[in-house]
Amino acid sequence: MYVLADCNNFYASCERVFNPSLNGKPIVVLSNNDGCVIARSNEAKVAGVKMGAPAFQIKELIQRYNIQVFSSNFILYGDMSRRVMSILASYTPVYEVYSIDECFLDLNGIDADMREYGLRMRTQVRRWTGIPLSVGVAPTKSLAKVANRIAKKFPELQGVHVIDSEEKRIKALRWLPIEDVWGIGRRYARKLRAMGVNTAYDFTQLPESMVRSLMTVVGWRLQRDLQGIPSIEMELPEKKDSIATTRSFDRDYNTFEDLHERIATFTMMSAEKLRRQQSLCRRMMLFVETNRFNEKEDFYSNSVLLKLPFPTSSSLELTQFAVNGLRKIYKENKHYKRAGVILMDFVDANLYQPSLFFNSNPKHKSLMEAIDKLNNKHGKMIVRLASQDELTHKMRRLHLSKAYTTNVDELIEITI
DNA sequence: TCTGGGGTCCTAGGACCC
DNA sequence: TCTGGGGTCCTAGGACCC
Repeated sequence: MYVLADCNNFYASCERVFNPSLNGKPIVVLSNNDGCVIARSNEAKVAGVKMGAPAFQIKELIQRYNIQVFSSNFILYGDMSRRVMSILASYTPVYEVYSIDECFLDLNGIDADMREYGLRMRTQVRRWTGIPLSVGVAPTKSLAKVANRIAKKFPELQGVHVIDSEEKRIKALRWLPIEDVWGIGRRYARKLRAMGVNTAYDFTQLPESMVRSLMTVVGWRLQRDLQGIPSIEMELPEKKDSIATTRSFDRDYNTFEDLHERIATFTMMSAEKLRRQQSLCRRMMLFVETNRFNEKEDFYSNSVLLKLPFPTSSSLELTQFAVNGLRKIYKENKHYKRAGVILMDFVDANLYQPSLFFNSNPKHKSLMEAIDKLNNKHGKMIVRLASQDELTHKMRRLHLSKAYTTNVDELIEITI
């Protein structure tokens, strides 16, 4: 059996843990720059706030329902996530942290009453972290996803649902609309609906050849998985295949110098993650784009893929390459709104054999270690390259909560 | 005025090699 | 000059996830 454990309204729940007066009240959490909604409490969902809605479009709802608004506090959410995951990890040796708020557990070989096991998980996570959890248990990963959805939907289940019979499997799949199936996005849902496939169950009944030709082997695996035959494997890699840092800006950026500074900073942020997983990268991509919603200016977006002459994780070297790349895609007289740096094509730093001719500068290694140490200690970047007027591109975060768990100066205070 | 920031997997087609 | 099968690598693009 597999479990999908999923934190309910995770970001909103994190905010509540440290501010219990928010219980029962509608909450939304906004993306970087307070741009759009990325999390909602149940009350906010009921009030009609849509996922991804731009903040300026829901002003009226916020007023009307007195919705509490938060800027995203990823340092807090990341730390809470690690706490939740480490509790879940104690329930089985084989688990997959699927996202910041979800975890698959492989319970094969574990002899327990599954419902009871799930209830225990939920209670422990709630007690130790304050985060509400839903647990779905089923013979495959995609069915565990379905079970989780049911656990969330029906309060009488107390947050745990187990699919352990054919009757329950079929009942669940008949209940689930096709567009809510894990792995079926908007594109496929529309095509399937047109073919008369309205529920997850209908999908499992389609001829295999049809599924394969429409959705490749990915769809076929999903179909088998939903039929109860485990076909989607647990993924256990810690190391990422690519690392990206991309941001929208708080204002329009015009000059090369402006973009240069942003790209240099994004490169350093990515390089730091790269070093943390002990990889070197062989390629990097960067992109810039103007505001796609601005009707007065033609949308401009361009990217460049750079093959590096040698694998490296040095911020200095990567920044140099990035800036050269930026020269190729920068155009004057544009109002840039977004840019990003993506590192890819990694090799293991410990296994890599330097080449005879072109190599990363070995002196950079200890320099980078020193920088990483300093930055880690303070929880933010205090050592930077090409650092200019940092204040001018601060993120807009008007509703930021505190770093309750990672900064001693912001610990929660209890007055008796 | 104001519209996120990450990721993964698969396929097809072209270049190139033996 | 033309003919052939089989392989790998790379790239772009499309689909999806939270």
